[in-house]
Amino acid sequence: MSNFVAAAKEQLAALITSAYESAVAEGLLAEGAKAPEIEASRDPSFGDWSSGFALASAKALGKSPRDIAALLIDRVELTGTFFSELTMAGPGFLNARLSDLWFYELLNAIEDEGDGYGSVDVGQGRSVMVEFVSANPTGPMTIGNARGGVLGDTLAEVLHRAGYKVWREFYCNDTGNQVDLLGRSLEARYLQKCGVEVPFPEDGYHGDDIAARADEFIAEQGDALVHASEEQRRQTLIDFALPKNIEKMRADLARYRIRYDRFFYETELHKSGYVDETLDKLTAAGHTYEQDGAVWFKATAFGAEKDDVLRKSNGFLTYYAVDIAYHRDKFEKRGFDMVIDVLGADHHGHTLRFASSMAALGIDPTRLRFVLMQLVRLTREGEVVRVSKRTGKAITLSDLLDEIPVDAARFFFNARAHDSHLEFDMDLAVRQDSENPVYYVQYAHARISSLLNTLADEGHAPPPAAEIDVSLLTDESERALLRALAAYPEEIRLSAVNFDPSRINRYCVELAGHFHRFYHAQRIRGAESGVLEARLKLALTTCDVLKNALGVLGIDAPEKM
RNA sequence: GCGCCUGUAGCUCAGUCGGAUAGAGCAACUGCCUUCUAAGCAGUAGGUCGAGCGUUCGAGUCGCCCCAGGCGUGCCA
Repeated sequence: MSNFVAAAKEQLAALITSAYESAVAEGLLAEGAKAPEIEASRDPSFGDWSSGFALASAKALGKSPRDIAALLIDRVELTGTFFSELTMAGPGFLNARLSDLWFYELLNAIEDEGDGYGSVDVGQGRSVMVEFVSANPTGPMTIGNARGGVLGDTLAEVLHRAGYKVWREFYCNDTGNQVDLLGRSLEARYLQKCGVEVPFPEDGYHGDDIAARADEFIAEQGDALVHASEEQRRQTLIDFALPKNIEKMRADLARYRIRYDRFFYETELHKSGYVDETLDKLTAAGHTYEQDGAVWFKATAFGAEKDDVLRKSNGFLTYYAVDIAYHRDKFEKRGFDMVIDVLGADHHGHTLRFASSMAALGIDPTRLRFVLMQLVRLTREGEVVRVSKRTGKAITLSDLLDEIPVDAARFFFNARAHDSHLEFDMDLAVRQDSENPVYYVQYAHARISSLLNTLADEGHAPPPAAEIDVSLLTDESERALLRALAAYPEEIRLSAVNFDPSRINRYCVELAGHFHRFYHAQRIRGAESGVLEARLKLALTTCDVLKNALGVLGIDAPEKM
């Protein structure tokens, strides 16, 4: 588990610190400087890594930044380190250039770690549940679910690579208000199709899928339900449609390469009595009260703006009450160290109240984390398309996957950080040309694969890293590619700690770009002995890391295009 | 009204902890395949980082205040 970016940073910081301490011991600088900060150089002509240490500490040390930098450079010994050069530039920046030793050890480490390259250990084996999509089984999934699906799935994968034990869960609301509404909508369509004139529920689901389910039922079981009791009719229709809807969701998600460790059904919580038990616990702890015939949770006692209803005056539980029990189950029963809920931004009002309810149950609310996903704006022919599940005008995940390849869809929906709005241009997505950057990345992989095959046919196999002379890889395109390869573990780490797997998309594009530039700048085939092997190894290593990173995204790495 | 998110090139978006000349893709324009895949590469052009004030050696980044857009603010989920 190596992180050469971090290793280089730490070493450079240590070199500067020790030079600073020498200067202090010699009485040339005052004490009290802050630890040096190291960052990647913006421009390769400055070197690979730089530090603004001299600028940041100039005030405390009472000397000019350039004087400080000069003193430090005099006291740094670079022999045997990851750096070949340390210079001063501009107002007093310290610029360091990476040495062949660093590049050599990097290639060896990537080879040694194989598929495990990129893994880091921020999770330290702690368990985390990622709950995502959790769409209501009242109809097909939408474009919004398409984004949430990829976000949750790739976030889970990133956390896995970052050293967490990961569990993917889908919470299925298979009972309650929405299901009741589904029953009334189905009933109305059913009766209408059987020739009974009834009004459609005003707030019902207008989608074609409802009518289709009614048709299916009639085809299988006829119109006998017309004469059944209202309650029996609705329940029969729900029992008919709900499993089909759930199975459809599961199949669509699988087609989208998303598989869950568990579908958790809301009814399980009710059957086991866990919801009632949880409410009793809250009440026993004095966190509830009754008013207007309803039972309320004192969320304001935990910093919320207002209290929330747990049990409505009609006796039914709110979704909130059930969700509290569900989250208690995640922590208390199943013992997850951390739980991440991937939610649409339209649910952001819930975050505080969930945190307060966990606190009320004696569960550390910081163990519950939310990833709020800004909504998808769908455009078609330059116009914003309004989508609504209720009115049935949504474009479904199923429709989407009929039109565009899974690889492109997964890349597209993971292209933006979760807190950015994502614009989804239907006309663009349908086009399968190079405008989608996923092809740029896949092309790099295919190109390398082809190259390796061609050279293998000519008897050139990439040698072990230990035999490579990295001092032959001197071109800027080669150095840049090596640095990009080294950046991978740090990208995984940052994606994990920021809950932002879209970084990996951008990393893939960047790595592919570095390869394409190297490919044009340097020829492998026909290069002299030593150089050929070094470049071939560089190509193979790039191929492996690209495949690795695409694997995080759940995207294929094709050998031919 | 209050809360959360967003505002950077014609379009879609990056920009790490405040750092050097603000980047990428697409679109536009100009070049590059008798030689490892041209779904590629090189180059040109394109910017009041929404506006203003402040903090400091230094602000796209931090603070305040406006403006604009999205979402929320249910005994719906």
